[in-house]
Amino acid sequence: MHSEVVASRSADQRDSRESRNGTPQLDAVSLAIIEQLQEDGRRPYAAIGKAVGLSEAAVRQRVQKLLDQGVMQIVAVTDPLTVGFRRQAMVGINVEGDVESIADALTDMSEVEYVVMTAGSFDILAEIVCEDDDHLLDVINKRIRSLPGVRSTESFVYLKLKKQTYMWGTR
Amino acid sequence: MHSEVVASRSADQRDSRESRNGTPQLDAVSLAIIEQLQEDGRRPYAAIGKAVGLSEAAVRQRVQKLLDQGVMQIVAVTDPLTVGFRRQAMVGINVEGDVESIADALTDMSEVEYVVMTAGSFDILAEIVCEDDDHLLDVINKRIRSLPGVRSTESFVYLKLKKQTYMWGTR
DNA sequence: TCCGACCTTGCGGATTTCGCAGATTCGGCC
DNA sequence: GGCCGAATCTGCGAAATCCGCAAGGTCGGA
Repeated sequence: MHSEVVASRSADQRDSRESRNGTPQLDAVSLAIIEQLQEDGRRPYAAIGKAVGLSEAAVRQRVQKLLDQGVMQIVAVTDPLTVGFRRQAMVGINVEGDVESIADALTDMSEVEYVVMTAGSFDILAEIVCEDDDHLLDVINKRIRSLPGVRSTESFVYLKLKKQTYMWGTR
Repeated sequence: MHSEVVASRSADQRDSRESRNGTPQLDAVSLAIIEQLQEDGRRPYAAIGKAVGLSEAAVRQRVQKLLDQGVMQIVAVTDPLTVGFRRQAMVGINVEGDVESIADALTDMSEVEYVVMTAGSFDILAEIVCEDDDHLLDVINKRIRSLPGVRSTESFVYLKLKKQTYMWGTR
């Protein structure tokens, strides 16, 4: 799933420097391009180039590279509630044994929208998006708690989503 | 000539009406358009039209309306860690008194990326995005814990982001 | 000095976007 | 049923954008 970084990377690709975890290092210009696309994901390359001081072709290449590397993706985001998913919850999970393998198992579930390994009284936090209460109950009780290595879970059902931003760097 | 999947438009529901909470009601075609744009936010209108059985112009109008209504937004999303924000945390908060006013105060903080009111042992969950440990410590201890009405907080510092999807409806 | 990575400029052609006018459909109303 | 207004869809040019490609320039590292 994260293989795209190393995938078709024969000789033409050039990440000058990578930090040791494999994530490419971004310069100020790429940052500025990302900011432009965070404001409007369909903004034309020429307009972005004017804003960041690059030619249209250069912007096009950088955007393509950022997408190929998986640094960013350009997508439509919605409020799940308006699209018909009425129940959401954050689930805190405690694990005995290999945390990462549990996290991988959660990642494979389509109802799980967000998985992060944390320090603190939970090992993993996972966000779940479901259509109704039955569906949510099924995912938590049947699918998650039954994973071998899951010691305990605690659920926080969403009552109201107050804020949801995608504008890192724009501040 | 175009007898596609969405053929039978006779009893089709094209209501642009609103359900009682003010959020517009989406029909199957708009759903399909959103799904297309969740896969690729820059997909051309003609390609979307071919996929959902509409003309290019019709797709364009519907997309524009969805954007105007705020049902969806087309943006670039990134992994904050690769964009220079090295410290993230989820903070569970317990409140005495009015929960919503505390949630509003959190919403106004630029470092707070995500705010949701929940049922369970926390009243509010808030995701924080910071540049370093000092910044994170400052936000949690100085800014959040000092809000009048905040009874207690518990922090979960992110170690590794495993999954981040924006594909509701695509399954 | 050579080479690789990257940017720029320029160029056409294919594709896409955009605005608008004319159909078509829907829902309400008599 | 029949009529009307609003919303929606379609078709179609014109303008803008995308996309690949080539030649040349710059910079820094081996």
